[in-house]
Amino acid sequence: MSKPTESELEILSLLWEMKEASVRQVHERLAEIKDTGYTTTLKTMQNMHAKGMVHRNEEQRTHVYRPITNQKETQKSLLKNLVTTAFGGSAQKLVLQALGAEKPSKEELDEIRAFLDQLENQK
Amino acid sequence: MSKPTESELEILSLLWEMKEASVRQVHERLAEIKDTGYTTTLKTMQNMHAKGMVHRNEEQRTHVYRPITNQKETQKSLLKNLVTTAFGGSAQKLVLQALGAEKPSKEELDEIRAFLDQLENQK
DNA sequence: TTTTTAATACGATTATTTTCGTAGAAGTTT
DNA sequence: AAACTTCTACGAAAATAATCGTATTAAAAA
Repeated sequence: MSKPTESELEILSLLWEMKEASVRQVHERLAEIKDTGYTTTLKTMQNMHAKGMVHRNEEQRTHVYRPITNQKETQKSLLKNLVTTAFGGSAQKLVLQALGAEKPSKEELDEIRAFLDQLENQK
Repeated sequence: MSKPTESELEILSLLWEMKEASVRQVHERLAEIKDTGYTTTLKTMQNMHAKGMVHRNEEQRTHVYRPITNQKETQKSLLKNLVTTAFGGSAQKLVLQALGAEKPSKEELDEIRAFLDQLENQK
C-alpha cells in the first residue's frame, strides 16, 4: 500500500476516528483545523478511493466513506519511516524524545511501564 | 524554521550523524540507500543552504556543509506532526506502537524505565 | 412544478518537490 | 600544456500534490 500524502493522512486519520463519514462530515471536521474548500476535500477523498485507501458506499446519493488502509499498519510504516529518516534508525531515541516532549500523566506512565514489563516477559 | 521535505530530511539526518561533509561524502552515503544522481544531491543541498538549513564553508573548492537546523527541535516538530495527523493527538499511542514494533533490548527497556521515573519525579 | 440547495465528477491550474543535463571553473594527471 | 577529472551553478523538465471552478445531477423546499 502506497504511503498516504499529508492531506490524505489528515483525512484518513479523521476516518479512523469517525469509522465512516460523508465528504461533508469529514470536511466539517477538517475545516476546524484547516482552511480548505469543500471540493478540495471531495477531490482528495475521490483520489483516496481511486487508490484503494478507502471504501465508498454509493447506495445513497451522499456517498459514505470508510477507511480500508489499516490504522496500525499505516502508523507502523510511518513510524518506521520517521525513525530511519529523522532518528538515525533508533526507535529508542524516538520514544525518549516523544516522552520528553509530551509529559505524560502518571496513569500513562504506568501504562507504559506495564507495557515494558510485558515486552520483557515475552522474550 | 520550515519543515524539511522528505529528501532534505534524508540528507539532514546524514549530516547530523556526520557532523560535517562535502556533497560527495553525503552522496556516497545516500547512494547506499537510494538510487540517485550526484547533481540531484548537490542541488538538494544547495536548496537547503538557500533555505538556511545548513551552513556551508566555501573556503575550499569542495564546499563543506554543516547542519544548522537543530536535530532535537526538528525531531520534536516532526513527531508532533505525526502524533496529530496519524495518532489522533495521542503521543501515548505513538510510544506504545513504536515500542511494540521495534522490540527493544533489555538495556533499552531499562533505560526507558529510568527515563519514566525521572519524568515522574520532575513533577 | 419551479426554484433552491446539496451532492458528485472531472478537468485544469497552481504549487511544490525531485531530478537531471549542461556549462564552465578549478584541480590533477600525463 | 593538453587532456582528464571533479567540482559548483543553474535552469528547466518531470513528477507529485493540492486547490478550485464549472457542469451536471439529485433531492428538498417553496
